[in-house]
Amino acid sequence: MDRTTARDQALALAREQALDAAEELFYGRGVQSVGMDDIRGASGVSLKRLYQLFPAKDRLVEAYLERRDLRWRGRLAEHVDRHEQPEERILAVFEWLGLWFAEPGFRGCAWINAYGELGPTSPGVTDRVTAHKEAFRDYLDGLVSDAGLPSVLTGRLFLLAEGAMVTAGITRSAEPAGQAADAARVLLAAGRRDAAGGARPGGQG
Amino acid sequence: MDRTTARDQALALAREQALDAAEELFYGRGVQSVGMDDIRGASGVSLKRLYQLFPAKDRLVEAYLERRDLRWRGRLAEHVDRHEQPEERILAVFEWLGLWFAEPGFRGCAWINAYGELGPTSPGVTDRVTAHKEAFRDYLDGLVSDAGLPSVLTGRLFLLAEGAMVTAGITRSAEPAGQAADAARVLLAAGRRDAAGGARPGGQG
DNA sequence: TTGACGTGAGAACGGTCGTTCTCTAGGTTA
DNA sequence: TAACCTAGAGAACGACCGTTCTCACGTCAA
Repeated sequence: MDRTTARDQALALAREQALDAAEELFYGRGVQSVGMDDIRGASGVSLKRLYQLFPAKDRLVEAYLERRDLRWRGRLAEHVDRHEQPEERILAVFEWLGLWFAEPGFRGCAWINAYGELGPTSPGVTDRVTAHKEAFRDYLDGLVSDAGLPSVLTGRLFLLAEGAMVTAGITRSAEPAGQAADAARVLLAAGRRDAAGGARPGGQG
Repeated sequence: MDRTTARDQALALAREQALDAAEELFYGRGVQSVGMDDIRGASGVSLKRLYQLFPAKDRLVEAYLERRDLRWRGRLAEHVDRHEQPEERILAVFEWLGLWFAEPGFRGCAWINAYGELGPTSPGVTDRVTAHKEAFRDYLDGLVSDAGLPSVLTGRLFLLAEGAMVTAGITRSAEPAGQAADAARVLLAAGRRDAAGGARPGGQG
């Protein structure tokens, strides 16, 4: 049991190293322009082990998207959780987008990029992209309903966030986050008025 | 002169046929998964002529993006021009997005997809993408300023439109256009209040 | 010590694809 | 009719890359 545990740990370590390299290379240069040999060179994990861990490149790509999804949403939630006021928590999403956009090496949304690159040919990738976007939208929806705001706001805020990600990626600028935050404030104010004025919050969006 | 004209016309026709095939295939299946031989098969233009018209695949891709840009913006402007009221013209943009999203074969924004697929490796593609997005934003900006609204609205509406395109592409649904239109109405109303309340329209955004 | 096993380095294989080349046919002019 | 230009069909070339195979080495059990 002790021995197999050591071996398992070695495999788990190699897996993390492979995914670290995959994330950096796939995100930075696109999936198709990165070869398995590049992954090997960057990770130090031999080709043999690589194929032992991920039977084909597709699997590595999917694992990359899945691990990044967990990390991305974790970092977002961590930032949002620094705020207590429900509406501030919504705005914190856009604040965090701004921080993310300003990071060195930012190249847009990994899932939007992956969808553009592989969507037409890879159902596995498409599934991960839709799952990620759905999870992000659900998270936003929770923030909106926690704030007692009408859930019709969720879709609007989601579009602002998506637009900001795309635009920040293409223009290599963090500015869209601020514009989206401004727009979000306006939409929140209007939603607040609606909620007070008659429509019941939490209704169908 | 008569003979060279006939030849030129044949070349121009082949060029259009090649671009027709390229547009359908590149947009529908992505650029990298479409070979030059696929273009030949779909267009009926021989490989020899193809390379005579476009010295490399890159050039064909760039020409595809350029021609599509002209057509896309032309169709948008055509729809907007059916409206006279300045604010209706702005909303007509989102209305048209909804029509576009609902077209059979819609697969999202060709430029966002191309950026995701080729952005990291092809400066030529990146240039066309940024040029297209800039042109679209400029067009929106003109509509906003024609309506006497503060130009800070342009960026916000632009983000809504981009978010709608991405989301419609990924979810294969036209719904985001309606959500974006709703949000745009709220933002327009707020902008109108700002313009009336003190801020000078056409100011820096 | 020995033998089976797992591993890493890297060669090798097979398929794809961008690009060029060959070969043949047709059409035009002297 | 002969020379010449052009074009099309498709073979061929060369590079790339995902995947597998070879081979030599080190490790561990008996």
